[in-house]
Amino acid sequence: MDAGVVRRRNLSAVLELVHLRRGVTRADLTRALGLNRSTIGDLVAVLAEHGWVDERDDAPRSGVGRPSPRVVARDARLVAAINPELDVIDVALVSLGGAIVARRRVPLSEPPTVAATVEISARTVAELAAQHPESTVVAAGVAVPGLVRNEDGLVRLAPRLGWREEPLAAPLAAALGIPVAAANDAHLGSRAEQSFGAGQGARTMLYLNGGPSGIGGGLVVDGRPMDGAAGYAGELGHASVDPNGPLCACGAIGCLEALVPRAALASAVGLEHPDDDTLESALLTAIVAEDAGGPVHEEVARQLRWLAIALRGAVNLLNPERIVLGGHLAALWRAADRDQRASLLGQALPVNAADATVEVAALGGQRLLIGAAELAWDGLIADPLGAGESESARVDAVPVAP
Amino acid sequence: MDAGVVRRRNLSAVLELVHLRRGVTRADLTRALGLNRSTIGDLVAVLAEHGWVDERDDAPRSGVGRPSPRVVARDARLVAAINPELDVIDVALVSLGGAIVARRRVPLSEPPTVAATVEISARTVAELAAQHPESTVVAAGVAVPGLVRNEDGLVRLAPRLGWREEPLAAPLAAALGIPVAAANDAHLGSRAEQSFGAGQGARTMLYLNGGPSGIGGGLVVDGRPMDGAAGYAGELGHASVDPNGPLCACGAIGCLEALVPRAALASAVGLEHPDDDTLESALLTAIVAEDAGGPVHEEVARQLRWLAIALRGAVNLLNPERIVLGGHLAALWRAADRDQRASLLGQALPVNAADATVEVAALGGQRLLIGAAELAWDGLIADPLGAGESESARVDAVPVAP
DNA sequence: GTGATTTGTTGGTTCGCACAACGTATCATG
DNA sequence: CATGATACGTTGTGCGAACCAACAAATCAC
Repeated sequence: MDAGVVRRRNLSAVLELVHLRRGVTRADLTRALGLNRSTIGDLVAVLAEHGWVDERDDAPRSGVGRPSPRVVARDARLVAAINPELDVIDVALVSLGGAIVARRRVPLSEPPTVAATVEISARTVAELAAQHPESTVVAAGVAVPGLVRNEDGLVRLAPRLGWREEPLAAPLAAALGIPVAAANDAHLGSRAEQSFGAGQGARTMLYLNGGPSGIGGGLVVDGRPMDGAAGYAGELGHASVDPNGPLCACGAIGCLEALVPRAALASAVGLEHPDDDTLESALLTAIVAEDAGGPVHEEVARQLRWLAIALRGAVNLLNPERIVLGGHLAALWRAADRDQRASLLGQALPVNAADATVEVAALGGQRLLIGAAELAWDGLIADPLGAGESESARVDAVPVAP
Repeated sequence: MDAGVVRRRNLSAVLELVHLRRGVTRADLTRALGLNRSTIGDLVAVLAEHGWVDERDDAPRSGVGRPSPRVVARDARLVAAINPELDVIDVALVSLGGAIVARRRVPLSEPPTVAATVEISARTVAELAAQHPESTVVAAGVAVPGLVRNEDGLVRLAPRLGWREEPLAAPLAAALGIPVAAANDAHLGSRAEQSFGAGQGARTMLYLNGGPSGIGGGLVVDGRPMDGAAGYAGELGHASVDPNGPLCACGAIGCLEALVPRAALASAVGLEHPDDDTLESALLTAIVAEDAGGPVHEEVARQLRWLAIALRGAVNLLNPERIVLGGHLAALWRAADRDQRASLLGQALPVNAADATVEVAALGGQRLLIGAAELAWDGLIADPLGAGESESARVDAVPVAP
């Protein structure tokens, strides 16, 4: 019943630091974990023995004293990250440390069904894995543009793909033969930014992403991703900002995402379906070129006003230490002038706003894949020796009843 | 450096269960903690040795097998709970297990200053303690109607009392000679309901209280109270519900608490400053007596509509498993008919609302004192043998520079 | 009463971390 | 370039704390 709870925790903590910091010296580990040098040596040796890490003597010289070897992840194990979208299925292999070592974007002629997603993902993962014969793909994570039940990775609703109550993690686990976890794409964007991007180090964070299908988000509370009761937390896109506003697709009135649509911003600068970078640079160009008071300025100002109202509620409720904006909300922030930036949190209670800094998401087009990989790594980092009991949030590759 | 981290965690876990469940059998403890019978026996013995618990043979017979002794808190240690208000300072001594063993409400002729609060509290705690010579008062907690910085218990703003940037925990600790922690009253209401009231067992909870000075709240995330970066989380009262609404005292427009004031509900039933019970019974009486469409019905319906808008945002953001309403919001819920109750979460995304149940706060007029006691117990339960380092969220009774 | 069941108790075992002493590699200094 | 200071890795030992197995005790069912 025990199986070394303490040992598991410590091994996990070491491996997590190696993962998040992309390599640390043993001396760093002793300081960060407060364990004895000899204990750290032992823990690292165990992880090395089990194929997780290597030790190298390339540590940057830090001063007097005997140099400490750097502990780095061994790339013998990889995870697969999968992001099905309207016109593409994005697949990658990701190493411990969050580096994408292989990626393939499989174009689609029509929105994929779940069956097609499973089939294409499994094939593509196999192809990418074949290019890396020295490594094993040990788990997979899926970023879904929709609401996903965290318990079993079932897609409750993905309007963009036309999915509804579709099991996803289970069939994919069966097809791949490895554990698979699935979650909402904005949640995973949040996780990626928390681990390797603009959210690093924040103990309380609100991540908000403006995508083509709406505004999604993710929360970090006490340094850990916050999912809510069943996995649907973070949906600030459907907060009310105007009770006299337009009807939203969700059935409610005056939702944030109905009043701050990506499409309106894109069309203001004359684009149809721009990606994040294109939208942002077009917007910045237009803002400079256009006179103050012009239509682009107007649209930016309008969207920022509504965003400020929604953020007021979230900031007052959460008292976050960081707010990370992605997608077209990042573009908005970049396009905003000093006064507009200041007023974004200006409606929140002063004490609540005082603790919060606004940042722009840092990981660009790799964000969702890195986040999906984080999800996949979860169970492995939590129990590196794999001796523990099965993880509840993870669907194992047991044969699934049809 | 170590000092038995594991031991401390386990002792703390045992004591926490004894506290929350107000006594458990040793057999229960083994099941709840997954530790060996002999280990539990040892842990309980250590706690008994240090004066925390007693063992009794009065366990309700539960079936075959040797009966397990009940482990209960010994009342040798008490904490003080303090709640300064406009016209009264409410002081109590609370036992482990959350029972109020002594209470005194000291009436005031005018709103208290911090100095007066410290003086009156210290005197009253001493008087109550004198009535219980067999017990020691080991810590204190203060519930403040305002924003309190959790780091050091400094009151940033308590409009109702006219306090602004006033250190409170530190001078009170100096006066009482014991560690003192302070927090927002709604936070502590939330903690009380979580531990012993309508929030028991919920891993994700939103607590909302409608009081005379506005609408405050508290959050529980992952089974633990959520404070935010500096202690100001939970202020849903200042979420925007109507961008064309009235100006709130906070400076923003259309805040929930400006549109759902307790005073309006009270005056609808012809009362001036009713307490919670009076307001609720008057409201229920009026609802029955009045025709549908009458002014009381109207006010209830109006407030519920605004509340639903604010809850939409919070429920979509948090995906809570439970929502607990206190104060006049509890009265509103009691007065609501079936359709109104259903529509309270009706605007939230169906998946998010599906996980949430609405409950009415259970602890009545003892809530704030019990919550303040929970805060006081925190550090002690976390480290029953007192061997650990100082708790950062707690101000120790060291002399404070003036 | 007798057996089944559940739990407390006791002594021995194991796991895992700390600690101290020592070996080793670098930097600073003359 | 030798020496000391500093920081770190390595090794063997000790100990805290949990587990385990065997036994004793208290209840229920028949």
